[in-house]
Amino acid sequence: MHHMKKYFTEGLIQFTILLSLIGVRVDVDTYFSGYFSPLIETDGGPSSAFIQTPFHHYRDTAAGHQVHPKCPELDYFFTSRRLLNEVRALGSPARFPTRVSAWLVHLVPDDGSDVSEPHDLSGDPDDEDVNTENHREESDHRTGEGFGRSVSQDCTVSRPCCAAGELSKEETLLKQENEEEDEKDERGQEETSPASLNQLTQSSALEQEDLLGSTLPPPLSGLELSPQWQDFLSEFDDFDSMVPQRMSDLEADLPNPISYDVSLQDAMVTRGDSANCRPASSRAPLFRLESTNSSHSVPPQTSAGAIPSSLFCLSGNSSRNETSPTQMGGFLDEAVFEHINMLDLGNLGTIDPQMLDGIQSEMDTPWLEDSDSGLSLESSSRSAASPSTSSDSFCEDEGGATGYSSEVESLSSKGGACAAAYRDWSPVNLLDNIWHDHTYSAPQAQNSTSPSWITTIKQEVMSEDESEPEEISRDERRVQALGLQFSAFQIVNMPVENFLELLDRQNLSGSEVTLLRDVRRRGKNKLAAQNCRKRKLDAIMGLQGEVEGLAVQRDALLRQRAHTAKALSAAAEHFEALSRTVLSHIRDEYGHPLNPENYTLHCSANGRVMVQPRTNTTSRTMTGSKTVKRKKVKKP
DNA sequence: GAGGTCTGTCATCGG
DNA sequence: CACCGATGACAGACC
Repeated sequence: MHHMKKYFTEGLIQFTILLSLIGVRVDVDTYFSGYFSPLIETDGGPSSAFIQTPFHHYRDTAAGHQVHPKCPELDYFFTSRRLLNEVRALGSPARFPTRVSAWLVHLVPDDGSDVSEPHDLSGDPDDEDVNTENHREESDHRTGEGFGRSVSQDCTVSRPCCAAGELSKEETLLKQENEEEDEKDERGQEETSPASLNQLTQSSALEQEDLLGSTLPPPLSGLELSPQWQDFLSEFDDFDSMVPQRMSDLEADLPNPISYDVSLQDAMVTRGDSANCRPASSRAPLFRLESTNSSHSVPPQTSAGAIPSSLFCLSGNSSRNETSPTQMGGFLDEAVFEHINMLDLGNLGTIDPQMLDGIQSEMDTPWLEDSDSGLSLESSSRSAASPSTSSDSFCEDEGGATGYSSEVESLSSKGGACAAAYRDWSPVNLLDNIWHDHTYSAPQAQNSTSPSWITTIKQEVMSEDESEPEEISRDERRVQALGLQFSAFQIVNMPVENFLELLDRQNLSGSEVTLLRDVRRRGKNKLAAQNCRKRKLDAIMGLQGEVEGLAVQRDALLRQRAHTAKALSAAAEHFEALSRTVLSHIRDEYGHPLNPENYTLHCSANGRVMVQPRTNTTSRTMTGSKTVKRKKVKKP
């Protein structure tokens, strides 16, 4: 029996090996765990979602409990999850939708395997690391191509907020997790993608080859080709000089994409309007543009309020990363700037603080409510310890306040006259003056004779704040000492005509008049200071958004540049192939076929196609073909 | 106690 | 010229 068991086990092992050879994966652990069948289709490697995703864990979640391992919607399920993760990784929505031309998308070869993946077919184990690197890089390109295709569908796309160079570990893991699914999607989309340049050139090559093979006239003095062929060649006349440069730039720039730590959000002062700001944890990836070769390690979160010194110094980062300036110069070349100019960035400097102020004021009223009491609604914790509130003297701690002395205390009996003098002042006007400025706090209703609307305002503020009874500010105390009916808030917000009338009709001394003027001036200036600081914050937020948008656009431009370089490279190779095909049909004056290694085609400005001998340099890169001395070849 | 932050206040400028 | 808003600078309170 034991012998039979041994044979049975060995047979199972062999059977398992056979199954693995034909592409069926045997998951024994899963079988023992009893979740589902151990046989899983691998379909050419670890492309299955079962392998790449912790399905056992995910199945127990609320989102995955309905998914059966053999459910046909499983791919859709994991695709949805992948898309959800990508959307989450994007961060905040892009502020600047990038408009990309569809022709560029069509120009991008989808597979590019015939151009840049010869090493994949070599199977050289020494190149395994290189292949892995290239595979990841191409994976990124493909991701960008997928994005490009989505662009081609609607021409206007909100760029994802995955900033360039933020290929963080999370994103890398996510990409590795979904790499196979992306490739699967790529294959599916390639079938339905529009004709790429690759296909276009191939079809053109076949067409031209047939054309040349059948009706090519003898090139006696200058090769005469069909207009189509000449047009095609004229398109790639300068590719030979462009492609190596582009590719060299690409190779030099892409591995070190971004090295600038932009953390404007961290510069924001965390206060009442912090609700509008995203958490630092969520926004960190957007601005943590780390270079892969950067030795400068930045703490994950800088302290709030501390603007990094490198914030606006894009070119001043050389002390931290010496390669950065050149990289920036390489990235933001003229073409990039031209593209940026086309992307509606002209209004960067036209941020409307009033607009931001208006939008912001609807959401962040708390920061207005925690100001001083009376005029300023000062916070209770602060006011409790404030010396100004702990002292009864008006002269203490004046801090430069002018025109006030303690003698105003003796004038409190004049309040009745003041109130009588200002019965003609309509509270409606005061109400208008109050609510036109939403940044000012409600008054402290000092007098029992205050209008009911003032009490209502105070009660609203108190109910919203649920704060302790507010301390009276110094100016409020001074106004109370004068015995005026109106509070400091009213004095500050009343029209200037009424205020002047108040000063005139009262028998106030010079010091009292000065006091009231100072109270009014300080109150207004306090509001102005609050507005000013709020505008500063809004401006910083606006700049942060601009930086975010620029980072996103920069990422898009880099991707487009990479795609364009690949297209150029592919076109150059196709041009080379076509040239060889054409040259193979041409005979020299002795009737011998031309050696494609020694000759090349050159498209002149007048549309004529010339056969020129290659030089040593042009035999490989085709550069310098314009400088080659022309040699007319006669067809036999 | 030092440093950062917040807020009020003053001085100044321009509309 | 007075008034007012904006803003830099400073100081005090608070954490």
